[in-house]
Amino acid sequence: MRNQEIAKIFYEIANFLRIDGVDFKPYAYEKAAISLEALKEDVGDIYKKGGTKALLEISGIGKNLAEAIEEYLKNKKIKTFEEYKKKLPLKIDELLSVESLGPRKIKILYQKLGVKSLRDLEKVAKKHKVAPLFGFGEKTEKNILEGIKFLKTSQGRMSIGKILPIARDVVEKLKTLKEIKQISLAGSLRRKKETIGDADILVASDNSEKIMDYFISLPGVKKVWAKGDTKTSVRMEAGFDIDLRVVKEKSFGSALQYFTGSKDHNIATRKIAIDKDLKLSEYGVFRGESASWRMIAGKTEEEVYKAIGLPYIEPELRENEGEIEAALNNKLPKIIELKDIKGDLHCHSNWDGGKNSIEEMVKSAMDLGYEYIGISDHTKFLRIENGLDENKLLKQHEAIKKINEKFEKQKIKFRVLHGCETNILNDGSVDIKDEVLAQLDYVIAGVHSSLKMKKKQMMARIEKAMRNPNIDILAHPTGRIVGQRDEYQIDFDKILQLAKETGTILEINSSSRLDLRDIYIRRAKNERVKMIINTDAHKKEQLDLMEYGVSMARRGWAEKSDIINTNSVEGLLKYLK
DNA sequence: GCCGTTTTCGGCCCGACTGTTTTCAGTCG
Repeated sequence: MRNQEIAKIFYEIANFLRIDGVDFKPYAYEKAAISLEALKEDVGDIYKKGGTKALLEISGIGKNLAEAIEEYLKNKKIKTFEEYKKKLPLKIDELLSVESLGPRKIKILYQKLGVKSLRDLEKVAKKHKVAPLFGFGEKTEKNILEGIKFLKTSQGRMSIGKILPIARDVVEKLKTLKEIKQISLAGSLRRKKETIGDADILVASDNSEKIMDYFISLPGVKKVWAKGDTKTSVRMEAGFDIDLRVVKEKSFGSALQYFTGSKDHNIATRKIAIDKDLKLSEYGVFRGESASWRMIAGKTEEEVYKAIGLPYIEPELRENEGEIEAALNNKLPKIIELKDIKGDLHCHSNWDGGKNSIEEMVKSAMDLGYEYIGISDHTKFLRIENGLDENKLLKQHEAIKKINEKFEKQKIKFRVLHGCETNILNDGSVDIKDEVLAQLDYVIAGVHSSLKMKKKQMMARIEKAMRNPNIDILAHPTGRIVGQRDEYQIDFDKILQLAKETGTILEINSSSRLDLRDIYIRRAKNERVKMIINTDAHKKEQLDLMEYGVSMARRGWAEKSDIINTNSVEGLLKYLK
């Protein structure tokens, strides 16, 4: 899609403009870039149909940007951008990612010292050429060097699965202090983004000093970056930072709303406040004139949203991706919750080299309050995973049947379903005979080999599998692994269309894959394609990963009815049939 | 550069902190 290419250029122009000291235009370019990215149709097609006039219909695109798009479509180049690249030949993204460096300082560094890249920056900072510059100084130079070091070691963001448990543990420990009146996670961690830069924790209290002292003494705290009254930042041994903020109880709700973000959501909510002659900040919602603001809300998020005329918006929806409009029209989705999940259908046992027996997995599933679990071991193509062949699968079928019979006798209302995770081979066939697949309760199929296939070939392969009537669920449909591996060459629109046509259920895999990702979940929901949230547990403890899949589903606006393992076992089996 | 049943001109979110100043610019969230 050319939309993404042009959006990227607009983002870069925005940065150039900032460095050039131009006000407001960067915001316009960025807004245009965002709406291009969100666009379903290719701008090229829109242009072909209606020329620049049609481009003006896109929000955030005016006369000039419509012409810029036209220019790109015609010559693959945008003059403004080319000129800026010559005028300011900098690796801007790289330099902006250094903590404490913004556009203004980058410009000075370029003009005075010729800094064009991270490497240049490191060189001049080490030679102490930065500190003497006007507006810089010793500390700034040191911060720059530390910023570079951080970028090199951590690459910025970690996956939510690594951070959330540690952050929650810190919250639990802080809760033991009687000075704390309220406490919550905030920021992207509360919005459950798949990767997290740093963790934010918000506390309501009148005694910040004691809380900060206790906080920096907690086990796992490696280094204290800064300790203040309202904010303290530490580096954890696990390799990420936690910011702890303390606010007054009367502002806890507005502060939580503010620190949860996202930034774009906050900008939108503040604009709504302004439209209503109100002011929204982290201290509350205020009415009046600048000389005499009167606080009308702030203690809880609910009352903050209510004061500006909105219903409560779940944190996972706060990305300014339409939730504001939905809230204004009372059309917010009732998004799925963890407690809606009645079972997990992608679980491995020790039959394929998983850690726990079927019985142990079943016991853990019962402890979670599930009504059923599906055992879906790997099949024979995956030698390294001890994949099961037809004979073993049939034997396993008998073993599971016996467990169910025992439960029935004991009047235990729990069902073990039998499936398997077959491999979609290069030609689109799967590695277990159809007559055996037909005997199972359900069949999962996934791509586990030849991941680098060209798009056309890969799609033909997946299409053939989805058209196999025995295959119910497409496992980890895009193949990505967070922070590790990008998706296969796929055409997601085509996958959605095939899912609709064949009734194939798309998996939301809760392991480190988090696949489908949130934006795809939202698209699937819009197309009324059914999904299932599974953990892909290879040991019983991993059944707890369900929360992450549910979080992605929530971020994708999925409701209970979009996810089939919110059904009771009868409803589920009917659906799978 | 975009946008508009208050506007085709004058807005564009808001506040704290840092480090550098001596009243504030730049950066961050």
